[in-house]
Amino acid sequence: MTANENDLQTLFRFLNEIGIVAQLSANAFGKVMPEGMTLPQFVVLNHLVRLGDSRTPVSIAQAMQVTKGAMTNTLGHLEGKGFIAIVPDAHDGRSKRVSLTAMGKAARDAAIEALGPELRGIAGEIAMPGIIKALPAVESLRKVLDIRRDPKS
Amino acid sequence: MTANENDLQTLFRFLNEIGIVAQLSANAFGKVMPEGMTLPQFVVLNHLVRLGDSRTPVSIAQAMQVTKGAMTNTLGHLEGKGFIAIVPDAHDGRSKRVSLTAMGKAARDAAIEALGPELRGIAGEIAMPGIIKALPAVESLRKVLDIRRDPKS
DNA sequence: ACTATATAGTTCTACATTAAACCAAATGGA
DNA sequence: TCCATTTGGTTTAATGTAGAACTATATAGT
Repeated sequence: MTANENDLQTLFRFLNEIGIVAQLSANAFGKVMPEGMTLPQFVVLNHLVRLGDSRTPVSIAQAMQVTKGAMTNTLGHLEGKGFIAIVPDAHDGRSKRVSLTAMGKAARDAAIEALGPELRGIAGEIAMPGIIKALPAVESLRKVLDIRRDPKS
Repeated sequence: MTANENDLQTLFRFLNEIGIVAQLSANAFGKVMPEGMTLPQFVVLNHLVRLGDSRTPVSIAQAMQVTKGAMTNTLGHLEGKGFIAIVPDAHDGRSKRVSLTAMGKAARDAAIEALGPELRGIAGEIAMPGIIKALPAVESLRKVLDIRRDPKS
């Protein structure tokens, strides 16, 4: 599977477009989010809802591909608002456990609610079958980049 | 074309994946770039090569979807390194014109060169036909988000 | 047991970005 | 012509992130 010049051009454009879409969608998210809820905060809350409580900060950082330092920052904000509880891990003195509070769950639900109209608007203006078909390609690209970044992940 | 609940889920996941891919690829770019060349700087240089010289700062900012302030910053760096020349627009006292210098062109070519192996590596580890088929979906998503952000664009 | 190494988390510095306020020049309508 | 509005660009403050240095605890090999 040797890559030809055309493939490289396409891949380059693909990553370029993805960068811009990411920037545009982050902005759009920010505009509809309830006051004070930032995208990284929301993503963490959503992660906890989907994958369950009692995650460690590092595992969350890896899942969303940010540094530990960035996660310390985000978790600090969420804890300050009472959206999560952070407790020491009983079995590992180095580690901590992050869990959602009722307020955090409510805040996440409110954010999802606020996101609805925007998502519906986008979905209504785009050819969704194409998006559905494209999703696996983006996912596999994510996996490849992930592994290249840290081969032992 | 009413969006059902499944479409919203898919769109949400799609944007999520795109955000992470953007972050991963920005990091990967940063690692292979020649010393001092940042991703935004490279994107601007590349934009000038592809779309031609004599662009205005605002048009570049719009093309890559960053604020005018961010562009002022990036262009300042590029000018400081001698990669671009910025001159007042003769026909519009408010405006400026940005053009590549020989050094800027060389720096862009060197960056492209440095990017090659990384792109080749990725292209070799991924199913490129899927990427090629997915590109139009990402592009149309970009257009939709673009228009929703500023309907008169 | 001991030592080297790996891992969890925090802190600090540097930097790119947004949003908003601001200035200057152009545009369009009364 | 004059005034209101728009547009190009800069600047400032606030924020999120990466990267590196650091502490503390766990793990593995000898």
